[in-house]
Amino acid sequence: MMCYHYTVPDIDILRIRFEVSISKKIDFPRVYHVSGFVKPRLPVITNDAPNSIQMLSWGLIPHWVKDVGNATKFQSRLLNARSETIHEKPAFRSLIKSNRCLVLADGFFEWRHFEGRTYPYYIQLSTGEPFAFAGLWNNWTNPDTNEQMKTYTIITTWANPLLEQVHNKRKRMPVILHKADETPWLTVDLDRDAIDSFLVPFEANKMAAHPVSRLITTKGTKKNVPEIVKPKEYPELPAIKL
DNA sequence: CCAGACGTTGTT
DNA sequence: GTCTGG
DNA sequence: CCAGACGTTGTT
DNA sequence: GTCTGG
Repeated sequence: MMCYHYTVPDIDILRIRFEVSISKKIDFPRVYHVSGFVKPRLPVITNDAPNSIQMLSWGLIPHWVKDVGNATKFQSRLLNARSETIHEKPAFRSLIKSNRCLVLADGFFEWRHFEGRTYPYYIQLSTGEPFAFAGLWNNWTNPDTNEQMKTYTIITTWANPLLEQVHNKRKRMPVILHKADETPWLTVDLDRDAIDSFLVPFEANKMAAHPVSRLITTKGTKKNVPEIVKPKEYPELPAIKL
């Protein structure tokens, strides 16, 4: 896949892990689940302000979008950007050179399809540590109000052997950066090959995945609750083997 | 030249 | 089958 | 992505 | 803004 649903640590854990300052105006508790389709504002570190965390709206709006109606359409369609075509697509090719960012998280959700049913999984690093997805950001000006709106998208790549089995329909996964690559990713003057070297699947043996309940796709329930990431046994579901 | 798309999924 | 809402 | 809806009429 | 299709 892709990545349309993820989790975010609380502000104190982010401050320590990413060694950044955070505006006093920004404060939020842990996010146990957020869906990109509601255009949430979430913590991101951009290359033009690498020492601070900002709240950006998930779903990229290219600078040439002319009105709010189209901006909304683009947002829900540009939650992800394919790494394989990111240097060519009009929406991304200029941003990949100059507007890279870290999207702060500590887990994400994907769906496994098995015998006609859908099983949600929660995926983390084996250590449970926070990490950053590789992302692109953009500053869009609403022509009607002149208001600025910063938005971002998460870059995807082909699935590693773990995600091939979990996200078995699409076999894609979000790009997770190694900790040592986070600062280099935000360096402005990277050439194309250097950029591409980051856009690869994270090692499967450093990740863990477990099935969770269908709370995540149940209408009318609160989803930002600890139970949503709790492991759930499905007896009919074969184990994943690496 | 103008008009329209600009994306990821999944599905075929 | 296809669209909308989350 | 998944889940759930998928319509017209008339009336307010 | 920039590219593609007509």
